[in-house]
Amino acid sequence: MSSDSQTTRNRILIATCDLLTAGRPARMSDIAKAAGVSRQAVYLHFDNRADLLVAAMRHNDDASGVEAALEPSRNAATGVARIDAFIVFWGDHAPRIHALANVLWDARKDPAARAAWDERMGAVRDGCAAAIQHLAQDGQLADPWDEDTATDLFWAMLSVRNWEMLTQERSWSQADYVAHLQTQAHRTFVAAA
Amino acid sequence: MSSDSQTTRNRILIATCDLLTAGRPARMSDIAKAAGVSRQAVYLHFDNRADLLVAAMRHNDDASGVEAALEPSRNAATGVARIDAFIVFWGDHAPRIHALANVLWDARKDPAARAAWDERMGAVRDGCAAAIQHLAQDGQLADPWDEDTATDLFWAMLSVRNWEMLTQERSWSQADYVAHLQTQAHRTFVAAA
DNA sequence: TGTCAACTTGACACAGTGTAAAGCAAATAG
DNA sequence: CTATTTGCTTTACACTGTGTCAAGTTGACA
Repeated sequence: MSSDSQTTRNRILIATCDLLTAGRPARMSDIAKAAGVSRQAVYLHFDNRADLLVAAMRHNDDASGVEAALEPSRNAATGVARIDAFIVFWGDHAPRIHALANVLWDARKDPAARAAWDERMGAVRDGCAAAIQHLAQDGQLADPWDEDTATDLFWAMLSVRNWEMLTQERSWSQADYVAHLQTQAHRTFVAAA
Repeated sequence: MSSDSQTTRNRILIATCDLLTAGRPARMSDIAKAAGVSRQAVYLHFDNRADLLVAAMRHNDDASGVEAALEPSRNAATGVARIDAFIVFWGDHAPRIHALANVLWDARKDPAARAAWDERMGAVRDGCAAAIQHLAQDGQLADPWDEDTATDLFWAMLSVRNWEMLTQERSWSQADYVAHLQTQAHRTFVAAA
């Protein structure tokens, strides 16, 4: 808890993020070595691998200033603007988290990892829900959607896997990803004027 | 090669599919037990776990008559009808393969498993491409899409993970999945009349 | 000087994959 | 009617990676 004890713990978290985002092997021993610490030291700070991955995910979020990055979406004047801003946010955020997210997903057999994943995805869905709700309040939510269904679909559009398929496997640029998903979201959800 | 040697091999493949679709543990020993065969016998027929999973995927496809199920899409008169039929096909096919697909995805570190995955997803993308191409030939592919980009996006909409999120995690019925994705595809890709 | 906390070291248990080798039983060939 | 081959079993073991345990070190602080 004290800020002193963070040094080693932080080094481990940073090493974990570094290895994963670099796509290098990240066994407990690799992480320990990268953090300049014994393998057992890792277990002094984290119960198990899943626990470490969850903590690394949070650390990564904190480090990349998610809350601040969400402001434009939260402050948007209209539902449409909010949807657009949320897609911009996601286009910027996804590349920062997808390596970590994949590993967390792979660890989903562990209940704690699964819970952390669900909580993360729940947070994304909340963002989607807020944007759709704003759109509905503007009276612009197109047929045949209700807020829940539209939220589900928007949330699925913004899945990590979806982002990966388009930007990693199909080589879409970030700008294309954002622009094209905005187009799709408009046509799908926004009632014609 | 001979049809006699298929009995044991087939029992192993069927046991693998059964365990995976039932969501039960499927270690090599579980599969062997379920097939009524020794663990080593599995290695006589398959080099390793990834090899077995790939074979199980093919076996499952063959057993569920993919080719026949694709006829309605292939024979569709218009691009729009072809898109609709392909989504119907996928809404029917995805539940049959998603358990197996997930396990194959989890085994993606193995190059053979990754190659099998890519080949599978490539086949889906070919189906998407054919539908989009038909739409373009009808002169109905909306701005701002070119055929490649629209194919990418359609393909991403029809990912296994997307299907899972909507039907498994958000409890959409198969009918809702099909209808809503058709709506989204129409609005996204089809030029207004 | 003593003790406490953080870390190291080395050993080990366990699961799961994959390999190796000897044996066995039924079908097939000479 | 033997001899061989084929398909499978049985037992044993090597290897990797996770997680545990216990004893030892080191530096800070009372």
